[in-house]
Amino acid sequence: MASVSSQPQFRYTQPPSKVLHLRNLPWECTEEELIELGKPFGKVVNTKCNVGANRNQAFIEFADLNQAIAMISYYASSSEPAQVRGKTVYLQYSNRQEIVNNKTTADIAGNVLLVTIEGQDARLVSIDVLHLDHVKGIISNGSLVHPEKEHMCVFSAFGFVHKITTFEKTAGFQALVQFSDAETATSAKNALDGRIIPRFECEISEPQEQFNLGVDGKKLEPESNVLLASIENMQYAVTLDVLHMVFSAFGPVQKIAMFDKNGALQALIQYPDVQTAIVAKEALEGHCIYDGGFCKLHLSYSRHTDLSIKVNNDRSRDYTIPNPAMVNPQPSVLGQQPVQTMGHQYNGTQYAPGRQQQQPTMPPQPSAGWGSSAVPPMPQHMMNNHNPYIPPASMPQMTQGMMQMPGQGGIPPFRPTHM
DNA sequence: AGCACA
Repeated sequence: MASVSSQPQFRYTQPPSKVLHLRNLPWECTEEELIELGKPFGKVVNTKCNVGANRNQAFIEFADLNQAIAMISYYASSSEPAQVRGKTVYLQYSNRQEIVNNKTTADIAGNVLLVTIEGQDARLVSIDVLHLDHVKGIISNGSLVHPEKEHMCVFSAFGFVHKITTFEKTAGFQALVQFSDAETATSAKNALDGRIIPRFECEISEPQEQFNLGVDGKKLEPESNVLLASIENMQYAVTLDVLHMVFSAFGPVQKIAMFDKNGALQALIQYPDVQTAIVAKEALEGHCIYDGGFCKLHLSYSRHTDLSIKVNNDRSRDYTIPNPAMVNPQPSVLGQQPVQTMGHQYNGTQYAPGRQQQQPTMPPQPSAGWGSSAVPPMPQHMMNNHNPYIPPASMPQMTQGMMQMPGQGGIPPFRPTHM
């Protein structure tokens, strides 16, 4: 112990740490003030304020040790002490190397909704909420008690759902739903409070759960006739019609539902059978709708087998319904615009040649864009043997390589799974 | 004015 200062608790010379301990802070000092204080010396990656019995201590963690050293060094020789709101604050290296358990972006006040669910099957509503019928009375904002990994689908429509816990009280079946921020929670609250949740909303959101589970390492993705498509690098608008066109090349598309997931576009595409979906997934996975790497498709199997499209609009459509104008005249509770404006109706058998010129949202000249790429590349044998849904008349319109085919740039030599 | 919370 050559060390002079081996007093257990406090010593004047702490070993350096990228975490600084601050004391004598003004009452209820805010994180913003801490960041302001530390910013001149480096990147403040974390803070913790209102620490200690008097709540007048705090921690600042810099990205780099040198930044913390810079701050300590500066104030060690500065004539002006560090100040917050004119109050001198004392700082030194913390005896810890990192701030633990500080608020993350997922713990901002007001980002958790307390939900009370009522309905005939309310107490049967498990977290997958596939059978969630009613959500009524999002009572208040609260704090999360027991985090669980599952995500409640209805709420995923409004943003990433970090955690959900469910429990039963005398008030009924309840849940705490944690979003990334208060804004998302508020928008969910405004949209859902007192409303009956349409099954459709549950269903379009539920794959997000599946997706998230996948990321978590829980694989399970049994084949399905419904594909979940995520579109990456969406430089150009991908419309319902575009998706319908792309996916119709492999068989009749029964239904499509588009929705946002964390700002990215996703869609569910329903085929009548699993085999068609498999073929489409194999053919399209990783490929780009537009040349140049734009609108790259990522496909997975949904757990759904039959989407319930309540509203036909520019985001969702049931192509199996002959006259969409008659579908669901009632407005959606989530503020989706009511039906109307079905410029044209497609179904799998109405694949009109030359319709690529009708593309309402033709991107600004994507190289080898839809003009030459109305139909995804597909082996002829597949067209003839497995895909009776595209009339031969549309064949001449097909151009190989409309979509970037990684590896070959042309028609992939894959053999479709036996149908 | 001297080191936290889940």
